[in-house]
Amino acid sequence: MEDTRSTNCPILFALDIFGDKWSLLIMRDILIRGGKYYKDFLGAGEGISTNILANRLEQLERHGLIVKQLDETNKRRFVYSPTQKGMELVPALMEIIEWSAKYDPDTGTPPWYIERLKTDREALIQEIYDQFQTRE
Amino acid sequence: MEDTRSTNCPILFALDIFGDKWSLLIMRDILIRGGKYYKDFLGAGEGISTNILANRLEQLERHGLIVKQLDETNKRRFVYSPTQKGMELVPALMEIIEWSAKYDPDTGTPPWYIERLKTDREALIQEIYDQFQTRE
DNA sequence: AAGTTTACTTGCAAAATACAAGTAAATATC
DNA sequence: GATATTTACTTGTATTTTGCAAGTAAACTT
Repeated sequence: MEDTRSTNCPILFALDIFGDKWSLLIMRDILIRGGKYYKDFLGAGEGISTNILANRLEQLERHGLIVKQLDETNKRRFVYSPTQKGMELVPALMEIIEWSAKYDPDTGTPPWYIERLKTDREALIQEIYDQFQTRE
Repeated sequence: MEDTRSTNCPILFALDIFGDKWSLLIMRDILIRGGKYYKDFLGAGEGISTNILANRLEQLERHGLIVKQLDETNKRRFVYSPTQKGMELVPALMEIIEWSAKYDPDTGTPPWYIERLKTDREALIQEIYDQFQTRE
């Protein structure tokens, strides 16, 4: 085995930020499904616990992947949106989607989406970026 | 938020297979560092516990990402190698590496590697594939 | 003014992980 | 040929993380 140092390994760096069962699902909710509010994430389907959700949102914000702002149109809630750093996870998400669509016999991803991933990926990713205005 | 069904979500499918702290690090050891044996993974640097490692190798094999074969040159050990399904995680790993190299101020990834990722990705990935002979 | 929505927090049980020690077969060494 | 070492684990227990249920507080609706 090669004599690679494990400190500063980029895979480890990433996993320390979103390498758990829930963080990447929350990023999926925000980036791909357009989720904005706490209840969106709670109701996303996988059944995350409310305490875990609160903890993960805090971590994601602390790591600069998302920002939390008071919703001025309804001050009971906050709007969660991705930062540039968060948005740039989309290409990785796309690779994961392509892999899963290939190997999940019950995949819900439609063929036209996979086709676009293969032939028109840049535009697809750009369309997702365009939905958000970048914030620090 | 869009009315997407969470069943059959490709991100969830993937996370159910390698969405924990260790599985993707093991795949990194195999795919990128050329690790083959139990002790390679134990000594990879992050300090995985031996019981957890045994459990994850079993899961990865059960999900068809790796195969385990007796090493005929030294029958005390087994050779772990990636399947086609496992190898095809490389593109996702590359996206994660690119993301981490950009956002980790202490990244250990050399600039020439990032440059190659951007300008010559296909060949880089192919070189990794070529190191393994495909097995079911 | 009372009820509802929204985003959490808190307490406790259950599950997963980490740590330390032990086992067994194959190989190397004396 | 006996003894030590390597290799890949298993087992037991403490610690940490997660899951579940209930509760809180501020903003908004009725």
